[in-house]
Amino acid sequence: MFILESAQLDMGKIADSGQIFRFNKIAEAEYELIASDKILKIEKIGEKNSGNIDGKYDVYKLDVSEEEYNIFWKNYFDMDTDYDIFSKNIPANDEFLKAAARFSRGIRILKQDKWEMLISFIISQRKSIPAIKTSIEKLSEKFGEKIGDEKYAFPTSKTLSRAGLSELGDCSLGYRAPYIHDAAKKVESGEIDLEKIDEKDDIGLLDELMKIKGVGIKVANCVALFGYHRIASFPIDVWISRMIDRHYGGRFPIELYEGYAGIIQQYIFFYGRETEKIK
DNA sequence: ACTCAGGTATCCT
DNA sequence: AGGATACCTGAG
Repeated sequence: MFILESAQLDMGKIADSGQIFRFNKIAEAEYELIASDKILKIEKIGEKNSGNIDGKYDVYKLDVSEEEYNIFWKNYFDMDTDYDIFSKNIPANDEFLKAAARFSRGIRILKQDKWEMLISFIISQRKSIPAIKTSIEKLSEKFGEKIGDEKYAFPTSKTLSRAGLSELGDCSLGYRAPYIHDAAKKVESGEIDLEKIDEKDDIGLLDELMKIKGVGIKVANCVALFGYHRIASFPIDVWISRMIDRHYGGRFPIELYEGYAGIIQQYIFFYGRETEKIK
């Protein structure tokens, strides 16, 4: 049992921010998150006033000990980083981005598992987020280790490398099944070492990731951002490109946010999608 | 029934 | 280099 609260932490927003696919609201004030082979239950147990115009923030109860929090989840949620500084370079006249950053306050870039990110974002291409989640759940149920009541870990590269294409086909992967197969074999054989390539710079890392079939520039950037915490990575998907067209005349001034453009990307993505939903 | 989805590989020019 | 096209299948 560990109590976690910060004006810069909003579990609901993180769950819907598109960076993670196994983080769901399961009841009114309850969330469940599966990361690799760990299950985390989160309950919102209260609210506090932040003392400024941003209003309230939530207080959460995590079903782990303080020790478990300190050795894993603290880093996972990137709790040692001050996220407010990322909004400081937004020009005063960029009303859109100011609104996006305000709206997105509480989102953090999670430090997720490299392998899980690789497979998840290969699956993500040309799929809606609900469809991505369905595929990942099927894949986990079929190939992942049972880690709780009806709960399954994300499958390991070893298990997936041994899975046949027809078995993979049961997971609604479509034409992505061979991609997953290829990725699993490359990782398991050591042809791609997901840890080793972390030594490379951002461009070098993208190059390595794109050696995997089904991994293009967008997926590679997502894996870099969410699996390697390369917060300078700026994945451009249909949403981002739509927002850039609409609000920046087709060119986003990424140079203003050197070193952390990925955080800004999250704000634009989340704000863009959430406001579009309301329409 | 029908369109579209957090793209990528492949085949052109 | 840059543009056009096919691609599995679920969700709305």
